[in-house]
This record gives sequence, structure tokens and C-alpha cells, in this order.
Amino acid sequence: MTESAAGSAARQVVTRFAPSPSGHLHVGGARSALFCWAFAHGRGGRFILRIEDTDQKRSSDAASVGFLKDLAWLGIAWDEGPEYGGCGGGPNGPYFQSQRLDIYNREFERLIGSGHAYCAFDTPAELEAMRADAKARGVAYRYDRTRAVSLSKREVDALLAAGTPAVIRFRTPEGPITIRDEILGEATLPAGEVDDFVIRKADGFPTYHFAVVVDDALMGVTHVLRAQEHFNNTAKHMVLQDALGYPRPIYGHMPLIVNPDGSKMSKRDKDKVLRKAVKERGIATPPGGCVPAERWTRWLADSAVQLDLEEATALAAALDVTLPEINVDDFRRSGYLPEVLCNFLALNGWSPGQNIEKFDNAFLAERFDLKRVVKTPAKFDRVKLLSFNCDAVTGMAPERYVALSRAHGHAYHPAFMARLSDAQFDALAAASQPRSKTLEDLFRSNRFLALDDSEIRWSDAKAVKKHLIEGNPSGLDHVRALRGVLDGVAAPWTSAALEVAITAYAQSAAEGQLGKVAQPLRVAVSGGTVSPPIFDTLAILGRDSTLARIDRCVAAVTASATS
RNA sequence: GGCCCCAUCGUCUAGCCUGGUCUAGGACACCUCCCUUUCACGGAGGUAACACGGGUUCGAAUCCCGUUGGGGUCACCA
Repeated sequence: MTESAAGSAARQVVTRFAPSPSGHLHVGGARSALFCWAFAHGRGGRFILRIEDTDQKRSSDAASVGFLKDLAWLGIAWDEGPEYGGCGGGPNGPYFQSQRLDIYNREFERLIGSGHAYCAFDTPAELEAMRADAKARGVAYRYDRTRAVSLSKREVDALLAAGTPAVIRFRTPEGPITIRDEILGEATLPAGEVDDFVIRKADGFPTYHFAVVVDDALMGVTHVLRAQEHFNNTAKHMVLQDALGYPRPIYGHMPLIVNPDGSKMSKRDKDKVLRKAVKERGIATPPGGCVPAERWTRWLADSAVQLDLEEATALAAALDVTLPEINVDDFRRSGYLPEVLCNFLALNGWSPGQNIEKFDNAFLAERFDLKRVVKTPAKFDRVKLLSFNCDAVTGMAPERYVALSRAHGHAYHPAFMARLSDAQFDALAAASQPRSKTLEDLFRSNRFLALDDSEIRWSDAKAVKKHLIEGNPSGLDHVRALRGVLDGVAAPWTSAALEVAITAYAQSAAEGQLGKVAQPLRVAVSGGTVSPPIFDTLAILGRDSTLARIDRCVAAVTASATS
């Protein structure tokens, strides 16, 4: 490498997204990743993904993979990090903190050696008692190092040799600490605010504060962009950097994304919705046994207990409630487009100005800067997101819509896909695109197409009454007459041919009011009042199904009317 | 509660740094009307905000102070 290249490399912007793999990537995390990616890429820099799995109790490999998958789906590619789908690799690995313990241990030694850190043997119970005592006295709890540092080296070694559980604490220097932040400006924490925090846990793993500082330094991170909840932690990171002789990265703390009611977005929100519905309706046992009885009881009693995704989904379906989308994967399942999610997420906390709202990630990378990041938390407005998604879905090329819908169907509605031929699906997609807000709409509002003719039920009493029973002639009369008209339609059975025949019938029998015959027909073939345009609907169903459903409808409604 | 941060329509935000062009702009939502075979889309209008109180100034959404309100954080979680 030439000297000038080395010089420019040293100045290259490096950002990182460092999630802890407990649970799923939620939208707040996704936005952090997006901004980090955009900031680096807009400046010819590098974006690193690092997995902060230092909590052995909470981390899981499955969650790590889930994060990678979600990020990749969003189109947020990382230049360095775990290898997945063509992303990752790099010279600064490993990128899982659980694999970097020797590095941390080396740095712990340095800190102990230089007197910046010390071993402490307090038990969790003792610490708890000290916190309780401080609270009882109405004073802020700060760790008191007196006892720990009074131990001689020999005493410490003896305790360690005896296997006494020990943590390492950082000896925080006295004095106020001023944090400089590119988004929030400057803030000074008074002396004494930061106490001697733990940097190595009893299990030998580093705490977040320690690992994040070491890794950011070793990986050459120049800009730390993270959520505002980390703002106060920055003071800890700064004193650690000073003690370890690391350069200080530039900080930018981004506003949180919160629920519409202002509460923090949480994985528990789904359980919250379900619990509320269950309690409001006084449901005592899990409907359809969707949750094991013993778990059900514990779940109802303890708001900290969470249902699995499968259980929650089943229960939501049984209660007919919609679960709030929290995680990136939730939005994917719900049929949102990744580019729309990115666009919308970017608008929560940042805007390009000039009344521009619709843009892609390339534009974001080009225009994103810290100056335009707002300081206030954003309430996540799903309705506006839905509107954006609608615009994108209805506005995309039809071929793309068909392809995306197919993929979505195969991933989430295999049974539906199995019932329809390719030609039927193409026709359905063509009819659905203009009226779809998400990729899910096609499947959600056309279930009747994927049912066997014999499975259609006319159980919507209101619809049956209004569109089949009432009127003179009644809707059912029209349907009966239409049965003959349709039977007489010459092949091919196309939307256009059906339109000619049905419109002609409406002219002669309903004063040209298509609605008088379309709605009864719709109810007859679908069992409900909602479907794609009636001609398309019948064309997709085909002649045999259409006639069969009409016959069954006439028989069923006549029978129930006379009984 | 201590400490830190923040404050423009219901929501996301533009404007604030470099006071006047702001009778505060856009988007989503909402309301009205139109279109219409259901659903949805679309079209035309409309309602709607500078939290409050003091300053500074000829002039403040923009600068300063206070109040109130909101958020964050106080773990061997990250």
C-alpha cells in the first residue's frame, strides 16, 4: 500500500451495526443499521456488522442468522462481518464477540496492570442490598469501591485461586465528563455520575461497555451511530477509551422509534395485545388448544412470559385480532416491500428536506447526513407506511408484482398456491395488483378462490339478505337467470366474454344497473361481498366452478329461506 | 427520585444554526364532494401546529431564561 493510500484508508469512514442476537431484528434496529450503512456508503466508507453475543443466557445462533437474513432482505449489505449471502468476511474478525474472548482478556490484563481496573468479589445479593439501602435513604446508588480495593494482591490471588466468583470493575476517574455528539450537541455529566462499572462478568465474558469499546477501536470504527438510549453510556465508553489509549470515535445518537402511544416498541407488544383481548372477552381456555394449558396459565399470569411466534399467530387467528408488526420479519410476512420499509424507516428521524419523501437507498446514501437527523423520538405510523407500500405495490411493473406475489405465496401460503394453476394465479395477480396495499392482500381477500366449490358457505346473513333475498326481482332471481346466461357463454370463458354477456343481462333485466346483478353473483360464487371485479372473478374461477357454486348457492339459500 | 436530552398540525416532518420573504410548507390520517359492479384505487376541496410564561429586538416558530410536558438512563442486558 502506498503512503497516500494508507493515509486515505486511515481517514475512511467506518460505521458498524452491533446487535445483540436476542430475538428478532426490530424496526428500530433496522433503522440504525440503515443509517449506519447509508452514512458509510455515502462517503465511500465501510459498514461493519458485528454480533454482540456476550450474554450467554440470551444469545442464540438462530437469532444471529435471523438478523443476517432480515438485513439482507432489506438490502442493507455489510462490507465486513459474519459471512452470509455474499456479505461479510473481512480482516478484523472474528465478528462474533463470543469468539473474541482472548482479545478482551489481553485488554483486561492491561487495565489491571495499569491500575485502571480491579477485581471485586461482591455477591449479587450484597449488591442488591446496597442498592436497596441507597434507595431507602433516597440517594442515588453508586458502587463503593472501598472494600474491593482494600484487598491486597495476595488476598485477591487467594480468592481467585479458591474459585471465588469475581468480576472486574473499571476504576472510573473523578471529574465531569463531556460528551460530544454530532446530533445532540454537547452534554456534561457531573462528576460522580459514572461509578465503577463492571467490565468483566463472573462468567469471564466482557460486558457490553467493554466489548463495544475494544471492538470499535480494533475494527477501526470512526463513527458510532446508535440509538439515544446509549447516550449516557457514552461517558463510560469515553473513560474506557482514555484508559486503554484508544482514539475517540465520532458519536451520533439517533432518536428512538416508539409506539403510537409513546411507549417503547417491544417484542412484548404482541403478547400485550393478545392478553388484552383474552381478558376483555373473558376467555378461560386456549381456543382450539393453540397453546398448551400449562403454558397458557403461566402466560396469563405473568406478563413477562412470551408466546412463541406459532402460538401467538394461532391465538391471534382464533381471536381474530391483528398482531402489531414489530420485527422486520413481521413486515415481510405482512407483505411489505423491503425498499418501502427502508424508505419509511429513514423518514423516522431524518428527512432530505425539499418536500422529498419517496426515495431509495441509493438516494439515502447520497444524501444522508447527521445534521438532518432530528432529536425527537418518532412514533411509528403504520398507516402511513401502509400508504407508501400501497403506492409501491400498485405502481410497480405487473411482471414484478406477479413474481413477488408468487414468491410471497410460496413462502407463506403454500396451500393457496397449490390450489391455483399458473394461469389462474396470473389472472388473479393482474386483478389484484390495483387493489393491493401489500403482497398479503391478494391472499387475504381471495381465500374463496382457493376453496373447493363444496366448501363455500353463505353464512354472512347480512350479505345474503341484502344481495340475495331482498328486492323484486331478488338477487337470487338474478343469479338463477344468470345461471342460464353464463351456461350459454361460448368458449373461451374470458373476462371480456363474461362482461358482454352479463352487461347485456343487466341491460335487459336490471335497467342497466350492473350492481344489481354483480353483487348477487359475487355473493353466490364467493360467499362474501368482496372480490376482484366480478368478470375477473368468474374468469379466474372458470366455467365449471362458477356454475357449480351458483347451483349450490341457489340450493342452499332456497333451503334456508323455506326452512 | 438523581442525572442527561428533547419540545412545529392527530402522526412523520420542512422551516430554527445565518431572527423579517411563515396569514408556518409537504406527506399520512381525518371531513366533504366526485368517480364507481363490491373492495380498493383515483380526482377536487377542507379542518388542523409553532406547549406555556418571561425576556432580547423595530421585529421571534427562529436567540436567552424559567415553567410544564415527554423521552432516555441509573444491571455481572445490550
